[in-house]
Amino acid sequence: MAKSVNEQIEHLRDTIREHDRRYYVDAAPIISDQDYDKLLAELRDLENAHPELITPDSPTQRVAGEPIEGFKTIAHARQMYSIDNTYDVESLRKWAARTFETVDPKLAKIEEKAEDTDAPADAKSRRDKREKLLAKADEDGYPIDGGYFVDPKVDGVAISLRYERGKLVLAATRGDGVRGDDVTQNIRAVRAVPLVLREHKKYPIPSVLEVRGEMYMPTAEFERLNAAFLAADEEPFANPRNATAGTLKQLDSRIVAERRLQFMAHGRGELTGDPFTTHSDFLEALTAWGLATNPRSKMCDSIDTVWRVIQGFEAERAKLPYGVDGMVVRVDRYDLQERLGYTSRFPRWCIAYKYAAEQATTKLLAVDWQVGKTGKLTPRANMEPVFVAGTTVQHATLHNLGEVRRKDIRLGDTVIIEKAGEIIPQVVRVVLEQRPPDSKPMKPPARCPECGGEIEIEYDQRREHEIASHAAKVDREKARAAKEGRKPEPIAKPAPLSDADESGRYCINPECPAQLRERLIHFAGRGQMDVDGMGEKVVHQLADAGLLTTFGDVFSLHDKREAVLELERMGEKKADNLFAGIDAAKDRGLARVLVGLGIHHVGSTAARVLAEHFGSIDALMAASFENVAAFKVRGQPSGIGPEIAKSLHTFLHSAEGKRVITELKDAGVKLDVEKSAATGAAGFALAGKTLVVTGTLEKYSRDEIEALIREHGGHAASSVSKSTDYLVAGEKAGSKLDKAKKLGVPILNEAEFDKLIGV
DNA sequence: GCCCCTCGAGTTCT
DNA sequence: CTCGAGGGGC
Repeated sequence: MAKSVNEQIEHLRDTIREHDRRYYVDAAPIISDQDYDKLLAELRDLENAHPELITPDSPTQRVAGEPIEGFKTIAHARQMYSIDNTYDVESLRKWAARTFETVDPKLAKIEEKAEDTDAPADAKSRRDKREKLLAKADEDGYPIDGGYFVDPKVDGVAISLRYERGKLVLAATRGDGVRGDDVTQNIRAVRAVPLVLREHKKYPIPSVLEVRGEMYMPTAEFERLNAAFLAADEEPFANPRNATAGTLKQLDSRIVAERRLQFMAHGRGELTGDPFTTHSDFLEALTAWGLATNPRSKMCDSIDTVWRVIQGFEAERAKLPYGVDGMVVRVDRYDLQERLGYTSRFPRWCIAYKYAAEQATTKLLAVDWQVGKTGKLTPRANMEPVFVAGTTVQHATLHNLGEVRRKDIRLGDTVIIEKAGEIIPQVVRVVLEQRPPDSKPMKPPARCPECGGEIEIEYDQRREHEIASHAAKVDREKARAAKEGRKPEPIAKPAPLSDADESGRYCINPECPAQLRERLIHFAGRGQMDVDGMGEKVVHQLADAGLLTTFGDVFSLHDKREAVLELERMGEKKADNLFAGIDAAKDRGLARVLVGLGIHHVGSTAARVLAEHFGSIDALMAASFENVAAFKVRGQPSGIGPEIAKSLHTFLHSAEGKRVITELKDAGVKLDVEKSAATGAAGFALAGKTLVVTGTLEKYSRDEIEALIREHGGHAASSVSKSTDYLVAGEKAGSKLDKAKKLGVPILNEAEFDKLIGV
């Protein structure tokens, strides 16, 4: 008896899943919503009568459990890369040219020969051949084997879905690409995402399948939702993407279930067995398994075809039931993708063409010049508020006077603005027809608007160089002409420097209160001293009250407890939190102190390299300029060149620098390399060893494994050389693996690495 | 001297 | 997110 109920239930579940699939994947439902709801109600009744038969993957169990407290962050098994953008045909073609050069078999053959023989006679013919090939390719639109795969870039939120043995076990947002938020409970409530993959004869379901794709809200659903918000007198969402992101951040998955989010799969993460050879194969399998993919994707044999598809699609966009902000172009063949590899942020085998951003017109009311932590004066436009790409904008940076002059921006002008990458507002140009007749170019401040201090002006380096080298160029030409017995060719004298070449205007008063304030905000900020309870607002208050002028003051605030308590909205509790935050900030270690000091050109990377090499502030101060500029890290260039070295050296040996460091020392701030608590326990299994990591690892992110290497006393280098002791290779390892093999560097997989450090 | 890559710095709004 | 510039490879 129970068995037949069980069968009945299973049958109902399958039916419902099939209808979900038809609705969301095929976009072709075959029953009405009412009938669907009836089926669901029937299933629910049966399950209520037989609760022992309920399984977590039943369609009734999409919303289960209480609202959650917050989202855990989790590491992605494979990094979720973002996609590089272009906005015009030329850069799209450039990308195709680069791709072609890496991938074309004929070119590869020429290269191979080049490696085998060193005969210079051959070199020229090889170069000619190569050039001919490239010219031909350019004409043909860089055709590549397997072709380009093009599909619309849906404007939504990137999500990774992890299926184990066909069951959805984890859904995560992209986050920074390495770790994201666990939104499984919410995604389970989205009917467009199958809880169970559908079996398919041709494609056995892999034991682990990570699918990347886009969660999005169809335009109609967005409008319905906003209408409901407006009716309830609540704030509507600015755009469908915000609505999607907002929905995924709901702590109560019942709300998620009510909003009809959609999903479209377009990429892969971890995948057991790697059973596919092309992207289009993979997508076909996804569809077979019941996941939606974009039906409007196209295969193209050349970049010219790609461009035609892109242009053709622009008009189609408006007709689609969802937002599309561009087109994604991929190399279809996986082996070619592998050969192309990745930069630190993007796959090289993929690029997004973005359609022109939404623009808006508004009026420039005023420009104020803000003082940054480096003393740079930045003109900031104040405009009449205007709604663009989802938010109301009233400010935009004008960067520098050069920008203002080149675009000839004047007060009272009507300006066209858009958002770079849909985020940061920019003034594109002025509508000259609407310029008030009496307008004049604006005057830059002649003194610092905050302290009245003196100003120094910097100009575009290329232009400076052009002007400075003009005389030498003329001389060279004269000499050459004399030698060849001809009249020297006239070389045009470059125009002198003008406002339009100005790249920066700096307040050079070291005591400028605005600068001090900005530097203190930076010093206390995340990534530097990270002083809890000392945000921008509090720094302003403390500085205005005269309690804070130097970095050292931060650490003596304890002694001014009474005065601190005087501040507005500063109670005992908040003050105690602040003091605790200050104490905790003392042992962030040398690297973060260096970043916090705000020395020109010394950011997180340079600071870490310096801290690791020199070990302590004393060693750094004792080092000569040459020492700083030329040291190597395990035989590799340090990335610190003369400019950075000069900047650092100047700071450390200035009166101010010396004073700051003494203050920090006296305050008990840790000024040597931080040794995390783990180090002691971890031991030094890798002491003196240089390791290089390549490919994608399963267990660790790049940062994590590099931190581990350092924790165990090793050095994490970025490229393979003779001095490399081990290469840790993950999936999709590229040229570094080849090089390591060539040089006979021992290659470790992840498990072997774990063993080495004794995990 | 010309690329390519990475880093630093400045930036808006919710 | 994007620009500009430093660093380094060829």
